[in-house]
Amino acid sequence: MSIRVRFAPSPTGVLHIGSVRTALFNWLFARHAKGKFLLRIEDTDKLRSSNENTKLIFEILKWLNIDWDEEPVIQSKRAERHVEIAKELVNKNMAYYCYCSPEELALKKERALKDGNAYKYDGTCRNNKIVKNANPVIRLKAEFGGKTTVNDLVQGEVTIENSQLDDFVLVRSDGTPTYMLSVVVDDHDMGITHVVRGDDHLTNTFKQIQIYKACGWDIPRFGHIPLIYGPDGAKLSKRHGATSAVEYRELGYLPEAILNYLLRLGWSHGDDEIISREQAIEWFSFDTVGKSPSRFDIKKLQNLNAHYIRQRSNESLMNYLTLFLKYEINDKQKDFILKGMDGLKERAKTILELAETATIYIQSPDKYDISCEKYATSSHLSLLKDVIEIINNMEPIVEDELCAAVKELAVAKNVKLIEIAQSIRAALCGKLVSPSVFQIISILGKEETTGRINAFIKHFGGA
RNA sequence: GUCUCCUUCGUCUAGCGGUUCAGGACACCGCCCUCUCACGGCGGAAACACGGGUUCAAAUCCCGUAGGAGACGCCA
Repeated sequence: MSIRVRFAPSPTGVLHIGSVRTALFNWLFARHAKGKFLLRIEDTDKLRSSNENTKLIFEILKWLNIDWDEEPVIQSKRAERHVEIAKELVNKNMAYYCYCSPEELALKKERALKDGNAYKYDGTCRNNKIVKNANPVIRLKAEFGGKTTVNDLVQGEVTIENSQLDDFVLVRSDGTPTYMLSVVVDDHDMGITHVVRGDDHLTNTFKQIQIYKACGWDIPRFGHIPLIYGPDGAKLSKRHGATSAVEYRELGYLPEAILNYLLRLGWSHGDDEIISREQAIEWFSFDTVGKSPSRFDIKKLQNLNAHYIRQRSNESLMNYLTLFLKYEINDKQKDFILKGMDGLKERAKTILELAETATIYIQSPDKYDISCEKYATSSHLSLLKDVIEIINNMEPIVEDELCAAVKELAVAKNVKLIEIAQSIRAALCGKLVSPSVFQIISILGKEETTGRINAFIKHFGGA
């Protein structure tokens, strides 16, 4: 039988980076096994779910190049079916109506907590046939004897005593199905063979198995992957910085870098670090997924991102970075950036950074960093005039020749090359960090270069 | 509190009883390259949570202890 897995996010927030990893593992597992990867939107919490979030989930998955098979299942549309199953269970005496009020239960829960016990529903209505007027919930008649063992793809064999379970709710008093019910019915109806999800669901699994048993359905295999934590070891959340895939996209992280990073978080293939899509599909297996939680390390993501930026073609980066510019650029500016891309891309950790540094080819500096003043002394300005001289006498400007000529100037004036180079850099870029100044000059051309240098001389010479 | 899971350098991890005084990657430090910053190259510091077993031999198996995480909802 062919493998069928699913990714089932709830559209209650923007897609969490940990969810993306769950999606990735499911997807890799399916593609490796040549099975199906399905999507299900768990939007039963109508208050917190939104269509915008649902759309964003699809959009991000597409952006990451995680493709899915078949039409996504929208869970909220299947509520009737879920309730129907619960009613069948009532008819089969596997479930029952419970009339306990939330207030009564809250009281019992409080008491249990005070005594230091885990709260479990006490089964008041289990054998009570008294039908009250209040809107009842439907509870599953849980099995209390014996144990249940799950042979988890990641966690191995996990066993709990069934006495730990209670008669949990399948259908709420307002007639809507609970998550526990919906998941099981949908997974069954979708023909899911392997349920792969975050390990925060591990204990839910035992409840869900009871539903499967009550319905007489085949139980799928389960795989619970550890969650991602922040640098301090607590669950990754807002206070750690960006948590959603959307944010990482906006910060200028490449999909291939995010995927590679997420893949290596909790999974490994020997000493391999840089892993392509194809290799990932070929190598992926749950055998090498670790059980211990891992911490999110932005520095490593950045390193990977920088690597994949260098891997990308200049044209592809060009198109990408225009999305990050706040204004339109003309063909000449595009041409400049493209020519300078080799120098730009090995300095950028994100596309956002790339776009920022690329502005040196778009506009002259609107201000000079305070650090530039060091290279704007009268002797520096005098040297810059000599540089203008050199540039004006060179036709056309060739990077190497220009470099050689400026080096000669340095020797002739008995100054270090760095004094001249940094001075030029300050004049051209307004800061002391940039690609090679000789490359920048050869790209900007005579007019733009001398214009910027003259502006610099004027700015500091007048003072 | 109860149940379940986890524990190798700061971080991600390799290791699945001997070939490892523990390997790689990121980060960090130093050197080289060098017009700055990067890139690249070379080198360095840095870990088997603790305590008992089992065994000729344990990071690797077993049992405790400590620490951490998750679950215990008419949320998903």
